[in-house]
Amino acid sequence: MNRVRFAPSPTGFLHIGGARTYIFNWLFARSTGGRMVLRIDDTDAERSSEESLRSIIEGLEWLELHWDEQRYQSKRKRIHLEAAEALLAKGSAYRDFTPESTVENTKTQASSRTAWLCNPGMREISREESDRRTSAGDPFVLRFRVPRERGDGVLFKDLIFKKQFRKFADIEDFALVRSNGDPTYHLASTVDDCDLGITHVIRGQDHLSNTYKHILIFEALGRGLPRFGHLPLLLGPDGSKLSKRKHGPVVSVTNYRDKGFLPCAFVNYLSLLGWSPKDNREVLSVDELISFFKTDGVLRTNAVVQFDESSGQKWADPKALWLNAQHLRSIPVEQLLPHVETEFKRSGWWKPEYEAGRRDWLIAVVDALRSRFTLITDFSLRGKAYFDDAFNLQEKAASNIDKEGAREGLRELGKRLDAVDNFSEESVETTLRSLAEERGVKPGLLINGARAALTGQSVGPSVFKVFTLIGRERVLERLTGL
RNA sequence: GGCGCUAUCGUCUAAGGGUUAGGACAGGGCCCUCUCAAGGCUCAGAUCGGGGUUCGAAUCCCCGUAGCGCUACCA
Repeated sequence: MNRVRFAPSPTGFLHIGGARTYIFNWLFARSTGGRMVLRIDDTDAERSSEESLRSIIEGLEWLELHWDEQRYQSKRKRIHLEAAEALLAKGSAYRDFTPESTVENTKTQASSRTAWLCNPGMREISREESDRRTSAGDPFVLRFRVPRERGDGVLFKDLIFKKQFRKFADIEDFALVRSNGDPTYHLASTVDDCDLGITHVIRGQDHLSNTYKHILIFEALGRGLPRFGHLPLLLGPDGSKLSKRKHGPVVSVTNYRDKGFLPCAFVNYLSLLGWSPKDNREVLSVDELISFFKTDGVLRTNAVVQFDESSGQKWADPKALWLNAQHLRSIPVEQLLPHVETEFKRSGWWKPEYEAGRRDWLIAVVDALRSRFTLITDFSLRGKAYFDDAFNLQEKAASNIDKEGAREGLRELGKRLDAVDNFSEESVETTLRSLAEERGVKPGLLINGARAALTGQSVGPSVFKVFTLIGRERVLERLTGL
């Protein structure tokens, strides 16, 4: 059975690049009957925080794509260090006693003519001397001994980037254990992938060149290799890798939740970055994504997430917004309702009777409104008149009531509707149209005026629908009170 | 600097030797209409540059260029 993992490090909020990696892993797992492991890569104690961890879990939970197992890398330190011991014993790793202060020099060296491969003299230290210096308390970093004497290199076939090869001569002796005794990412990640039985490592392309190192560790450990698949990166509108610091809250997953995105729409949007079902379909449910997803359909080119922070209208990619609107109007209302409920509880509009007695009414209102909304928050922002008598009359709407003959006509309409036995879309329309004819005005005058009087807005659903949604009693109040 | 990866409309993408280079978002216009959306129709808009290979190249090869990644005792 396939086992995949998503391994965020809790050193920041979950950003959309991470979410996309999670989604692709999840889609792969679900489409192949595999399992999804969430592994928290918290080996960097100084930079990891509880708050980041919470935010990541929160973001992932919101996606509604659930994982099957959860692990913490920090709890597995012993296993990592045992592996390090084994590598040292085998001669696949060696202790490097170069003082940490020279790290800066190493970095500047890296930008000079030749690439840095190892610190001078350290590979050659005998095991006896190495042990002696260790017992004497000399600090060291444990490095992998890249078998450069073998001459060839590491070859693997990436699920997405296909054949990849790198000469040993181009791989530096990377660190496995820091001088403070903590395993590095390379060691911990690889050992965990072995130990947790991960069969497919699907991650960002920024790890493509790390993969050679990981394969070296797998082989030195005598373990079988998982398959690797590297995803193209997500870039900001300026072409640089997406980052919170540079691009702001638009990269944070919880931001999309808070602004009113539907998880299924967000997942749909992200899945279309670097992948497509190749048949021109764009609006896809999670089930459809599962059935169409294949790693060999994934592109190798980075995708730009389009947004303009300076414009309030374009805080997110317009296509993401469009997809959300599409999902908003096409998913079953029952599926939409919980999100509206969450939104109303947040805005304080939720009433207990929506649970049962007024549930059908709520469904009818939501259904009538949703085709002209983009985000779930629009229900609070633009739907007030349906749920509360204290709504504002917009300027444009007010002008529709102030039009010549409108106010009187609407009051009269109120009186006539009071006398109507059967209050329905049809009866209201008949009454309104005949009244307009009698008074010699265009029906539009009363129609637009009624919308304004009933909803406070100049835009909205079909006005006759609005009459029945608002209900006879409140309609009469709002018309006669003009 | 070294080592890689990538390159189709503004953006997301389709076309993996033969198409008027297709679709979607965004933009323009028209239709529908009680408003606003939705929907329908429509316009504009791309193969990074240069060389090969081939009867034929967006597609294969090479060279440039650009972008990105890695080059940490970060992940």
